[in-house]
Amino acid sequence: MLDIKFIRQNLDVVKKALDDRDVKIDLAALLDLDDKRRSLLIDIEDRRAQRNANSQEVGKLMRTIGRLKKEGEDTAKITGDVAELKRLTANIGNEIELLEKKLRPLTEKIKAQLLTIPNIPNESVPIGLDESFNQEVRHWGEPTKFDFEPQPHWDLGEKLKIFDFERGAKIARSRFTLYLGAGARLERALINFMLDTHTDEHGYKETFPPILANEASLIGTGQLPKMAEDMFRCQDDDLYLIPTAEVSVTNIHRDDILAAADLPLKYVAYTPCFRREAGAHGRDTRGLIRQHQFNKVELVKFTRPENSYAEHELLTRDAEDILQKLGLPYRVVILATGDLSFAAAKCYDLEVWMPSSGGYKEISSCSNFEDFQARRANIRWRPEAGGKPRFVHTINGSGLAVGRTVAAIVENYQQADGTIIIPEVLRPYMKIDLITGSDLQS
RNA sequence: GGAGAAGUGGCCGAGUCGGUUGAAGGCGCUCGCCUGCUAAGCGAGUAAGGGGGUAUAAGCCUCCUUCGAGGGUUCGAAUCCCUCCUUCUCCGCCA
Repeated sequence: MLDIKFIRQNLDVVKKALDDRDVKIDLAALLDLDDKRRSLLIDIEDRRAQRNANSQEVGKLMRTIGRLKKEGEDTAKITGDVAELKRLTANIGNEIELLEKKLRPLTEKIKAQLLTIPNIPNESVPIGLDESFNQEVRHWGEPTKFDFEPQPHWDLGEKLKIFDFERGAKIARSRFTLYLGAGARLERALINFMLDTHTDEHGYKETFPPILANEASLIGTGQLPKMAEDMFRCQDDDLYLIPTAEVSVTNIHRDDILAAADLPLKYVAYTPCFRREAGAHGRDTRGLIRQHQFNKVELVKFTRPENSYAEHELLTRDAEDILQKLGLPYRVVILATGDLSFAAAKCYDLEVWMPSSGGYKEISSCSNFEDFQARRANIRWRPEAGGKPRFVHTINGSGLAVGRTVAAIVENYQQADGTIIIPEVLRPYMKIDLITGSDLQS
């Protein structure tokens, strides 16, 4: 969420940001509402000040009456004054009530509009209205070469009986997959490998948060109100299945004031993630790429504003390290303004090489949200000097999406006979070094 | 699910026959003093959000709101009433 004061004072900056994102919002109307709200507020506050003063006066007079009675003096005159003052003040109260009735819808309307305004892209973000303006920043490794025709992971996996898409659909519906034998173990091995690496080598604190989240949490990270149709909702309980651990982990500190000495806070969480994929009909219909339920290991940082861009680079490197350790070729892409997600000010996508499509596929998205989420979720920190609390900056990224990593390993490590070599770093977790289709009761 | 208790500032914790209580006290923190260093001690300061004025780097003045959330009673509510949420204890149920 942007600060209404910031919008008022930096209208050109906000306008340009919306243009660069190709988002249309009537800022003039919003500021007009804000003007109306503030002038109404002045009216109300003046009256409230008057009412408070009168009430204090009543209090004083009441005490005087008490004293006079004790002394046996006459209180008729002063009692009359009190009654008159009460009548006057009750009238002011009625006026306040009327004005407040006007104020409430204004305030709600402004808040609702503010919640739909996306973040302002950082100046280092390339300007362009769609993904064709994204730019490769760097790449690691080269596309895997085969001396045979490589197969897509869904064919390999079904032959090896490590993925069963039909039974996944039978149990739930399409875009759900049943993992079996070495496939299930590969998923689990990757989760453990990623968590171990991020905790032991990169210094993140491991968490395992709730996978259902309430409305306030989803507003905090920016999924609500705009992306409601992309989430699974438990209607009876007013809870949502999280689309990413970012929601749960960022909200750990909703309404907190963090100590300066504790920053940056670094968390890693493994969670299942759930997405309805509304509007994605026909895209990535085969295989593990686009599922309603998938596992992800997520990195989240809370930082001081002045460090957030450096920390964003480091977090991206932490995610890349997983791909490098797994020996998977990838590239890093900076998203253009038009492709940037709602809450992000800057985002790098990590894209892994997928032989089946002969291209790179997104496997991680590392974003700096600056204070956009912190303002929504009210996450602040107090500088050492003991000054006013300020909003933190939040950063997060996948480290990595597990299902897509499984797909990438199966495709990049396949052999001509359809077996899959297990990357070196996963062997301690897998306890085998080759998936043959007959291992692990598969 | 049933019965009971409780929710106050960064933290702990006072505060009901409603009226200078935005809130005693303590801890923590900041600044200063003291001491060879540290510790202890002494003094002062220290909630957040918002509006207006002035200055515009900070700042200063003033008003409003906020004692779990929302509503009600009242001239006036942390304090009384209602609803909800959360936590704790006991019972039931359960992995």
